[in-house]
Amino acid sequence: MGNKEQTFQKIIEVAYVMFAEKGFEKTSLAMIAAEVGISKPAIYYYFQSKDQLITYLFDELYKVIQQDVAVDYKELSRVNFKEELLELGYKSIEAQGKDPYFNKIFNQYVLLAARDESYKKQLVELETSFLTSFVEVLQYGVELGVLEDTPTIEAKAQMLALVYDNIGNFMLTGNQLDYRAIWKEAVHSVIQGGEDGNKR
Amino acid sequence: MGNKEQTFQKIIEVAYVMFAEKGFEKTSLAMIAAEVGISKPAIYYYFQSKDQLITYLFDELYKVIQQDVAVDYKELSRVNFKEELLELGYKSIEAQGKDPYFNKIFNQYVLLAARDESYKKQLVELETSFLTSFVEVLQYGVELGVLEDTPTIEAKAQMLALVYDNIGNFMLTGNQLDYRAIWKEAVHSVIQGGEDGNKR
DNA sequence: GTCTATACCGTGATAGAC
DNA sequence: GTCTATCACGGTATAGAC
Repeated sequence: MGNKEQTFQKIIEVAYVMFAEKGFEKTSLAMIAAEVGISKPAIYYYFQSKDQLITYLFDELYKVIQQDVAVDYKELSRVNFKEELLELGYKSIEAQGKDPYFNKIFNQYVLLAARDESYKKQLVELETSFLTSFVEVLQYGVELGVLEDTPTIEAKAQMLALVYDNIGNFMLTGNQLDYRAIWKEAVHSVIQGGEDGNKR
Repeated sequence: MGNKEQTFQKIIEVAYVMFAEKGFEKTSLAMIAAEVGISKPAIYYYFQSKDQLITYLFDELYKVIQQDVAVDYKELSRVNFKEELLELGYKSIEAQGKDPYFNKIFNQYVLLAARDESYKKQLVELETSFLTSFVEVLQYGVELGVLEDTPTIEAKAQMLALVYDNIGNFMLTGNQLDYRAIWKEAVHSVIQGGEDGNKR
């Protein structure tokens, strides 16, 4: 309703897209203001500084990611555990093509985190819950009986998570690989069971 | 010898460190000049622009990485193939702590590549030879007879490469994980052979 | 309460003197 | 080969219009 809400929202949306496309530093407040249709200092009515606008966007992303990262695994079933885990990766690979903004902007925050403690703290939190959810998935697989309960189950899960995550990074650089095959290999290596026998 | 050589070299060294520590955009030419002990416009005698200085540093990195990426694998032997492959990863993990500059600066180029075609081109080249060398390692393992020759050997190698690479990224964010265990798991999953039997 | 006009200083960049 | 002077543009602060 309020004009204020509208302007605020528009600044955020415009900033998100421009930051993703051109990067934080090459996107000036004047450009954002022009696109929104206000004057440059007007942004300072809503945000104390450019840095604060950048931080605000990160906090928004932070919330979204936290939710996205946590859920899914309870829906995995005993019968098709492996296939469903594969599907999780395939979906992510496809989503990558759909929202090119997300990874471009997220990677910039990774960079900032290398020099800014508060970003660093939040990023490590995200990574931790990201990794944790993979551990939970595999432990769930153990519960279901489709996975052996080895002492290295945590390392296995983290390896899987690193592959999952880095597929996104490589896609970002435009490298054309058979990502589905890579993901399949990773899942397969963690769950040698399935159709193969894995008795000792 | 020449003063020219000296100044040039000093600019490069100072810029490399400052770019890594503060980032490209937050490092001004004035700061570099002050640290080198010259005036700001003097830098323009050696470089046409700030961007060109950044590009020059990348070209240097590019050469170094190309060499680092290509070599090693011929030294792997039949008897200790797995252990030596493990050692390769361990060394990289340790090196990460030694040269904090490298990854910080390299990641910035990854970001630039998302918006700049020429960086993108070179980066994809580096990634490609990086991935290729992992494929070669595993194919060498097949030759040695320590690895089965499966059709998925390429995907296996790329998976291994993604893990190897992303360990570096996660270390950068300051996340404290048992990276050696993760690497061990990755290598193990690719070479189930070794002491285990893997007959079908 | 919502914004514009204006001015300040630091930045990358250029021209020209020494 | 290096500096001084100068420029346009960037983020930022404030005064004040409505």
